[in-house]
Amino acid sequence: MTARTVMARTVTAEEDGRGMQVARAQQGLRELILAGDLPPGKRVSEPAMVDRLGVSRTPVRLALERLAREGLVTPGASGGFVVRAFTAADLADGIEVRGTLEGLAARLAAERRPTAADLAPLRACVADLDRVVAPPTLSEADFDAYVRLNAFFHEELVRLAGSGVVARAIEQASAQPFAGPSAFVRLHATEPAGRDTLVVAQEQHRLLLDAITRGQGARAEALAAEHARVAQRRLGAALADRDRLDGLPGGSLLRLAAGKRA
Amino acid sequence: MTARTVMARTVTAEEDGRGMQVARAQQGLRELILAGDLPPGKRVSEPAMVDRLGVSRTPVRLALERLAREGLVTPGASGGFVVRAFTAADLADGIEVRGTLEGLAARLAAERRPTAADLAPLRACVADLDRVVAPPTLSEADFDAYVRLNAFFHEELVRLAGSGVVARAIEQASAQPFAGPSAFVRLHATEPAGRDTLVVAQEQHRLLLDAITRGQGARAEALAAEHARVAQRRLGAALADRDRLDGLPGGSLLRLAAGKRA
DNA sequence: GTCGGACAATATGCATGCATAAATGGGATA
DNA sequence: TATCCCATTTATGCATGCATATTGTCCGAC
Repeated sequence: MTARTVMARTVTAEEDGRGMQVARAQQGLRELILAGDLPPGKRVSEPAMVDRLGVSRTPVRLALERLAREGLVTPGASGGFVVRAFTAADLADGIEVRGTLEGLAARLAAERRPTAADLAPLRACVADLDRVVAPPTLSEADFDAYVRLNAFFHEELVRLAGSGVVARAIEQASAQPFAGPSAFVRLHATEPAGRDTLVVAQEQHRLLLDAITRGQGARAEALAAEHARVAQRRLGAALADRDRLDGLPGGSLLRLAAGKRA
Repeated sequence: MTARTVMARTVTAEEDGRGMQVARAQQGLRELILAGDLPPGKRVSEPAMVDRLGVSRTPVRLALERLAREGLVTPGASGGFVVRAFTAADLADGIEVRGTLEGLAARLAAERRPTAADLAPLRACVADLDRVVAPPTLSEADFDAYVRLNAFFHEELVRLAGSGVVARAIEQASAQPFAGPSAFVRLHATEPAGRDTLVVAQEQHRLLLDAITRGQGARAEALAAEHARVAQRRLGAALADRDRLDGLPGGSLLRLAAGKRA
């Protein structure tokens, strides 16, 4: 344990903070789980994590509690936590939940009748996205740029809704594995039709901005919900060939036995 | 601390379980906060809670983490947790989020085309509710029965959606203070027009069941969302006279400064 | 009288000890 | 060889010690 302590102290010395050990444990556990190092269904042994992560059991416990909130682990029947397995339906539902809540956010944003100044960042973001998807073929860097701008678009959408409560709910929903706005996007970077998916999604961004600008709440809501369903399509495509999915972090968490809903 | 230990041991002897101390701390903290004993904005001192609740700091810490997920407390800027204050807009948004997600659940339930057997519990629940609201005047016991059946209705709705992910999301949303399906119902027990509110809500239950039975997804979704807005109306009425609200558990958490949205 | 600073008291985050419960493995028996 | 039971090992949940950060307070100076 001296070694552990020394290691912890070393890292702490590099960058100490108030909740640093918990953050380290949380991030480390996340990586271990998504990398498939801890297979789904397996109990997460705290002492083992202490050895692996170099932090004591207390932060490990807290991190597990937070990962349970994220959905990566669930409380085991007889104490402790087990790595959660996801069915295709779970993933689809997670996306649907996010889409539904983003629809709410879009409606609220439209109903608030934001000013031009309020909309400026979103407008700029859409313009940037237009430029990114414009070229006939896209590079890896272009996909990275898209992911970044796409994330910003969704953050702005939430901000325009002007509700901390809604923001929290969407944050929760997006934290679910594979439910985030940019999940699976990278998967199509190498695909020939990958660009088309982005073009369609970007058109939806444009329409969504238009609806919010005009105060069309119902239209904005429907557009946002439908926009999330491009992720549904990406999910379906990803499930079509398991090989590619396995390469993705977290791919091993999938249990494909159960049928998919959408 | 001997006294504390003895107390804890005593209670543990009464009913020991795996996470008993955490549950006790969580429940105790919830009560203290909702009773206004810990005013909003105040840091929740762990040692003080140790003395009050008779459990050590570890379960208190865990309970605070879970209450943070529930939204009753938020992480403080410099460690620890502070009791959260709610604006009227926060409450309205919480209800709207729940209504939106219940709309999703209702749509999924309708789209699954449940069998008559699947719908039997919900049908029976609606019939029971019909009987409860039938009398021209309602007693306290009638309101209690309504609350119980209403909770069951919403549970059944979630069950019929057939999605654990959606169920989790709705559970989260309903756990937000005052956002649950039965929030504010009791407040109107003494009001002359209290029964009418229940009659309207029950009519919505009936229509919702009808829509799900017929597989009308969009109608079910709209009805569920609108159904949650009766809670919005109750909230508005409750805010109208602060006096009654203060008597309610959690009333002291309200900060009425900010304007309400809906 | 008010502002500032230092000191004291207190809280937090992390690590760890300890008792009990659960899991694992081995051995014996059918 | 398969199965069941028991012992050992391990993990969990709770309590508590400790170092550091933070807060509150009191006193002095301006």
